[in-house]
Amino acid sequence: MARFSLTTPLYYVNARPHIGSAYTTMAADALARFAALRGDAVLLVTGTDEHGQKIQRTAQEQGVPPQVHCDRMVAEFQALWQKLNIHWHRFSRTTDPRHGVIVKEFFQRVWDKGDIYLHQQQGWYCVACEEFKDERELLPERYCPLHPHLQVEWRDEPNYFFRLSQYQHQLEDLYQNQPDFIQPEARRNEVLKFVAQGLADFSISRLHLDWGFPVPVDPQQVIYVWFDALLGYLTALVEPDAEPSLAQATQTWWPVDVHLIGKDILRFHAVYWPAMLLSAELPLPKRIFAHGFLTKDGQKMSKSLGNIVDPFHLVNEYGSDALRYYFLKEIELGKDGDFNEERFIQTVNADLANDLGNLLNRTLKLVHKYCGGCVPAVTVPQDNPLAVLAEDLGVQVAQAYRELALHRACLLPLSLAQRANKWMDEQAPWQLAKTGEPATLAAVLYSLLEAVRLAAYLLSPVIPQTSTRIYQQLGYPIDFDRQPLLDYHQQARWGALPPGQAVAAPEPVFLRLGLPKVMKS
RNA sequence: GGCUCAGUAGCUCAGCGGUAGAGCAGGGGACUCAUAAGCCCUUGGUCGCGUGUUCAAAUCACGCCUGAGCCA
Repeated sequence: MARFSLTTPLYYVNARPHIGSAYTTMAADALARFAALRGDAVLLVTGTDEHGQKIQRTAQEQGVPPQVHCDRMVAEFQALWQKLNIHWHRFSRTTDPRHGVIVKEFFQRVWDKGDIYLHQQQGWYCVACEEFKDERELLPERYCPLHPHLQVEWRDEPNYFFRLSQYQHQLEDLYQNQPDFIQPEARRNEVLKFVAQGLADFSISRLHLDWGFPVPVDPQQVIYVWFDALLGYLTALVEPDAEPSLAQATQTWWPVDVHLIGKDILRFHAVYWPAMLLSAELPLPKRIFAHGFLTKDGQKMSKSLGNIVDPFHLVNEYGSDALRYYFLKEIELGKDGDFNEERFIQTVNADLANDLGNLLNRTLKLVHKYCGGCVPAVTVPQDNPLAVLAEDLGVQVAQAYRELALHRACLLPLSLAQRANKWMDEQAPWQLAKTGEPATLAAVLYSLLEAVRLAAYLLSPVIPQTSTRIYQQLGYPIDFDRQPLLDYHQQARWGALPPGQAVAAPEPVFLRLGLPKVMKS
């Protein structure tokens, strides 16, 4: 059996989950579900990154110990993932003691390799970035350009450094030999440019901080949050009942097929992380895919603009299928995308309620009226336009998923539903019933049912609840949120619907969304 | 300052040398199986700006402008 493993980032728990994290996680979940649909053994890893000064200070401000703060945030993340119908297999927390074991072993390996050394570092430090900043990139009065409300702090301390510079050529070879290691192309170009300029060693420890794992060779220091966080991907792969070790972690699911990330953390994943793994002599992940950023009504989201989109609010208001569909179909993964509530509602209504849902509804009504509520037993002609369109739809959708082209993976099945609506009007089965052509009528209705079925099946990784309702109305006792137990190669093709199967009474599978009150007026 | 990506109908985008396309939204119509859905027709664009190459440019080259981003 083929294996497919992928990760979302381990989200930083300094705040409640935002729409960007939700976007990544929805995309990852759809990818994982599709792999599972095809029968692969799948492991979807998500989790949280909980160390670092910023967390320590946030907790302090709230007057709670850091661990309590982290536990609270983790509960929020998990609650949101549940609401969004995310099926994760491992939730990796960097404060897990098991993670400490992995970090220690990894550090030791890199240390033994001679890739870690002590060096006095001084400069301006941004606590929010957890990074040293060049004086000239600072705003007036030494505010961080990325965190304009925060002043940087002067630091002069010995830190442990990782010899990133040693790995420049190996990294360049990697990018060269494996052109799809970093995707999309534009992001790859950025990394190539960055690496070509020469790589500086980076510090992997911090002094005067106790929220983190101690440096094994120097307990005065704490391991830098990013070094720690990236290793969380490995810890996640340790079997739950096994003793944590790198050997264990890399036994089954490593290397992962995809690290799905936002473009803001590309450098850590495409440069630092592979270098760390090279140093530790571990295999590299197969692919890093960086998606774009979301805007709200064409504008950057920010607290000062007050236009932050709250994922909890959206999912409570509209449900998970609608959100998943909008974000995955309307925005090309890898490009920036916009959330506009009106466009969201229009899209979802047009596609899911009108084109797909209503197609099932109108067809079922006729099946009950003219075929006794059973899938008609007929032979559909080879040249049936729906059958022709469906011919290699499963293959095309699989290809789209392979490329992480989720928007195409949505568009393809939808186009079948759209063609089916058109064809239904052309055939006018209600007329066929009147003029007495039962064979033709049966073939038309069968084709329509089959078109909805296939579209629903191929869309199920994105809209599992809607697909489940469609399948159940078609007479299948299955739930895409549980093990579907259906053979992909059979279900992803035209003609899987068994003749004679009793169908349910038509019931809207996706209710049209209304505009929120504020927008109606 | 260097580099990357983008700028095409109200919105989201495709086209990437032969005088503009799709979906959604808007307008009209015929139908009736349907979640006032679907179907048909339709309004709508000096293809960011300028110069050049070419018989011919949204499509190539150069310059500029705007936006997003990477680096310094």
